[in-house]
Amino acid sequence: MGGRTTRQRTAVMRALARRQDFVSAQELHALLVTDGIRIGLTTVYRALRDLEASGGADVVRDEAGERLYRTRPADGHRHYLLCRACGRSRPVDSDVVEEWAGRIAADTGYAAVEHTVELTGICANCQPSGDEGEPPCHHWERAPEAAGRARSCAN
Amino acid sequence: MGGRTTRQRTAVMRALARRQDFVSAQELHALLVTDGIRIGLTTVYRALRDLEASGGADVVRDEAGERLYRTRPADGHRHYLLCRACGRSRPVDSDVVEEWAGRIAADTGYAAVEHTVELTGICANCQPSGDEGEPPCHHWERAPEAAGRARSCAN
DNA sequence: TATGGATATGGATTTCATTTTCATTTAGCT
DNA sequence: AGCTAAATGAAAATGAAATCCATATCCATA
Repeated sequence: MGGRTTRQRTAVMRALARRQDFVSAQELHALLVTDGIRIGLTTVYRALRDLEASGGADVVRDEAGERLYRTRPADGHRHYLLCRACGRSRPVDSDVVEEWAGRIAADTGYAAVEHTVELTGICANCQPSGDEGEPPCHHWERAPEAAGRARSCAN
Repeated sequence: MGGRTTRQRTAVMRALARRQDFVSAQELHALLVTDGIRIGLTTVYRALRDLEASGGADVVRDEAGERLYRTRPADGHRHYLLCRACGRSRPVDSDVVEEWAGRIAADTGYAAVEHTVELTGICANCQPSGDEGEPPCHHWERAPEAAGRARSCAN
């Protein structure tokens, strides 16, 4: 099932493993190229898609719908809390949701129920001191341009 | 907060309300045009985006990342179980998840935590009786490429 | 009922992530 | 070495969504 072991695929896997947070295909490609590795964007897309398909990586989508990849830890954590400002993630305990999803499946008669849970917020580092009152229910449109670009926290 | 009441926005809201399932902006636009309503695709996008922002509609994403909209019932349900075969949805009880998400927010120190929960499965109607074949029920053709299994949350 | 400024519309254009195409290269054999 | 299916990658295609901007429309006020 796993494809061939090529220079490029190895590079993608290594780069993804090295990084402990979610990355987009484009960012990963940029990283690789910056590191002097000759690889095409297409290949990065394909490698990540295949990694996802074979269970080697988790995927979430950011607010813009862009796919973000992360190597799946051996012990199978599955849900993450992403900071909308700096993009960093942390795994969260998700037993409750897993159970809930299982019960839904049983109750509804739906087969092959799958769930996707995406949590976002503003991490402690990125919280402004006290200038912007944030509405309680969803009202964040798309993050300011800075959030989309920089994947590293300024603080 | 709410925009003006225009012919087009009214049409979008009516069309969305009439339909009991999730629709994409493009499908909704096609529906409206077919119904003889003169409205631009841009306006449909905007109306739906604004509806979402004001809490008037729920949004999920299909496998392709496309946004699907549905009017939010008055009692504020937020989570749905979508059939991957026919695209029909049913709301599910989500108190457990809401609570869980709230606790995550408190525990992690993240501010403005938001959650997206997407459940998909094969509904009773679409379940093959004895063999593994293409599901029998197709109201509209969605997910032609959904054959690629292995989602982010394989359970 | 007019007026005017704020807001909405929509066709065209642009953006941009992702996919497809296809000629070329390469891994993994015998 | 030689073979071949698989992988590569540059360019082009795709398609959803955003943006532009000239025009149309709403609606409070006179």
